[in-house]
Amino acid sequence: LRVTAALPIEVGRAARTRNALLEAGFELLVDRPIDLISINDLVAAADVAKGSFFNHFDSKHEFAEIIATDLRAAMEKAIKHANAKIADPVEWLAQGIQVPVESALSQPQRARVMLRMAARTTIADHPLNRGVAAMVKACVAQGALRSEAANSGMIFWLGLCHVLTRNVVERDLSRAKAADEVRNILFLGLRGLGIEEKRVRQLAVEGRANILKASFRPHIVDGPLWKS
Amino acid sequence: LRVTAALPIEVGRAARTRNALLEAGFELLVDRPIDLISINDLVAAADVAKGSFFNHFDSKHEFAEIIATDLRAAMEKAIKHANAKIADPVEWLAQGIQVPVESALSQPQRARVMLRMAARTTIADHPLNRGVAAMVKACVAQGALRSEAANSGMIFWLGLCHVLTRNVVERDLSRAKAADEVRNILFLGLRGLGIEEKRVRQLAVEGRANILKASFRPHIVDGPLWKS
DNA sequence: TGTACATCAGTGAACGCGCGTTCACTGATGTAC
DNA sequence: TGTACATCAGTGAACGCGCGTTCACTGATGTAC
Repeated sequence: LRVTAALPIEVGRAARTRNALLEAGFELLVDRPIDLISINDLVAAADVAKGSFFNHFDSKHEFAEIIATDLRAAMEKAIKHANAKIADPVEWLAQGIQVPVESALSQPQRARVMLRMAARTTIADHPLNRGVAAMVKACVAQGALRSEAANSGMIFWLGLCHVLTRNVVERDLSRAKAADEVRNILFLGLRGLGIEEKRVRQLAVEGRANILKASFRPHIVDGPLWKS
Repeated sequence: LRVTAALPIEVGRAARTRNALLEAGFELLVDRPIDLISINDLVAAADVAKGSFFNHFDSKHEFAEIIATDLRAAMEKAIKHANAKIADPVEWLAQGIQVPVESALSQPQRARVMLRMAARTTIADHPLNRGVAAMVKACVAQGALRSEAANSGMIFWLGLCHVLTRNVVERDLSRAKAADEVRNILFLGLRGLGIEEKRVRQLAVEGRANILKASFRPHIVDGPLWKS
């Protein structure tokens, strides 16, 4: 009986080792920063030989960057997936807050690692931020927002997404409390952007209801977490 | 000629060594995280013997925590100082955004280190956050804000302060661009909180003008950076 | 103020440990025919 | 499909370096009288 027989045939030995290292790295990053994780720790957690690490990665920081990039890509994919069914760009903004919050509630480890890795988060051409910028631009294009949002709407919304997700993760909020926060922040944020009161109330209440629903899982998207 | 003669007599030998280490630590933290700074690096930068570090600090992380705490205390003092002259709590909120932005413009090193150390930033009883909570509470008490702000106004405003300061530091914004961002974020944020349009316009324009003014230095508060 | 002594704090050599990195070897996987 | 061979990737011992920490010694500072 070979150990490898238990795993899908199409995943080769090299990919299995690589994935084991990335998964181990991810799990260790939940609790401490990459600089406090040694390669000894990594290979022990992945149950591979020390030398194998250097067969796959040039350095520990390149390794951590791959984990961060893959997690961000998964989040980006989830937001795109959620927004694909929606026509109104203002609703995209509301989803853009709900998806990471839902992810923080049901995949708290991923959220923890992402927040730990969230360096240089206000740069416009960061992939996740580009998504927010596109949402805001679409809203501006259809005249839904007040003029100040054209220039600063992206960092405004980004700041709100970020602080809300952080709040859920760091204070370990219950689903009910997180849902209330989503409603409030959607209300304050969308009103700030200049959306009319009635529409804002509707979106805020919907947002709260979504987070409360156990069936709301926009962040679950098929495919492996670790890309080749 | 003794080296010590060049320094104020009232600062003893022990305090001088301690301050040199803290100052060196601060300067190294501008460029990299504490885990990538060795005690060899610290004592070399401070120009003291290796053993001296352990005469003053139990560990590197206690040392870094002292630096972070002292920087936060200086920022807190600056905000309190700026708000002492102001009666209207809504203006406190506006100042609460302007002080860190002005600090980021004229003391970018401090801002960099503070952002690097900004762990667990949404916890309510973190000293700086308590200040924001108090400002929001005062606004709510006088009925200036919409109801959603009573529960979530603190993290809403905190998120905006944080993202704006981060934006200025990471993108190295010019004073003019930073002033525009302050105006826009004040506008979007205060409107979101429910302040009436006319008042918001006034505060946003004032905020921009303050940042543009070279004489606006609310963050400069007397006293040594490193407490005993 | 001056002297004698105690305590405090600076010094840098020495220590052993854990780190990242290398590499010769081995067995698994892929390829040619 | 089976065989022979080449290449790929896993292994873990070995390496030397830099790290945090200790400590005996020294000189500065503080205290008593």
